Amino acid sequence: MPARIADAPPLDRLDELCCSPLTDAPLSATEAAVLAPVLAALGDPVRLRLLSLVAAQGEVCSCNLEEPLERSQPTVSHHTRVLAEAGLIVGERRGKWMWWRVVPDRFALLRRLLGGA
Amino acid sequence: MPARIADAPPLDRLDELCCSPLTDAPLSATEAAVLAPVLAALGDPVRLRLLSLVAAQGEVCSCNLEEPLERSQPTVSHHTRVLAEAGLIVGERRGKWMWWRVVPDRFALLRRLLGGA
DNA sequence: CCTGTACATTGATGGCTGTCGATAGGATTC
DNA sequence: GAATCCTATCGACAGCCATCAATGTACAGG
Repeated sequence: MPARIADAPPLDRLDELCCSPLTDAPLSATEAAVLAPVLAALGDPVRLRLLSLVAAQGEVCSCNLEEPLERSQPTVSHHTRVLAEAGLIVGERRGKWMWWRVVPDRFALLRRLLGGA
Repeated sequence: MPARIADAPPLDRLDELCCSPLTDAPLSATEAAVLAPVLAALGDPVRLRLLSLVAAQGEVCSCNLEEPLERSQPTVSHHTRVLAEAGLIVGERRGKWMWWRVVPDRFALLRRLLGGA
């Protein structure tokens, strides 16, 4: 019986992670099931570039992502959703536009996981 | 035309990455194509646990991974291969056994990517 | 050389994923 | 309210992936 990503606990629980470095102690299956989707969200080249665009500019509108990413509007919307569900970015609607910015805490969590001092 | 992971440059080129933090400047498509597979390798719960087992123990034999991961031998072999191709672990054959250990440089690279000071 | 052990590879399978066209929702403006 | 613009969702499709049983390969000990 595969431990698919779909079986993972809700991502709302992400904040409850102890998240000590990988090198300290083996991850439990539950911790891994919560963390893996976050890293999987980073495991796509389009999302990496999307994220770097948002991070570098502080705040980016969805409509300004299609062109640099060379992807259709539905595809961009799909990727912003994945990143948002991973807690890596948050969106705020202002009028007709959707503005995205990164969530620095999530990156700090991942750096800690990767053994950052 | 999708920019699939399969289209990414060989992972041998991983060392050539400039890898400035995501927040500094948007990633090029090429940089993203090289980095994404590394993060994708981390985006699986079984591989995360495998990695933490290796990291926490310094060195682990393949035969000591099947039981804690609750996966068959071919599946464990598959995951070690993926992590090794991502440059996150290296294996060394000693007699009949295959010993795995982590590659700290890769983790430092990822921490830097994630905006580590 | 033969046997047993440890690991890698193959083949098959079900599920997941990235992509886009078409369509629907929601906000702004006239 | 109607038209317009931006975004989200749906449906479909092709490719990728995690998994395991079966098989192949390599090594150690008799």
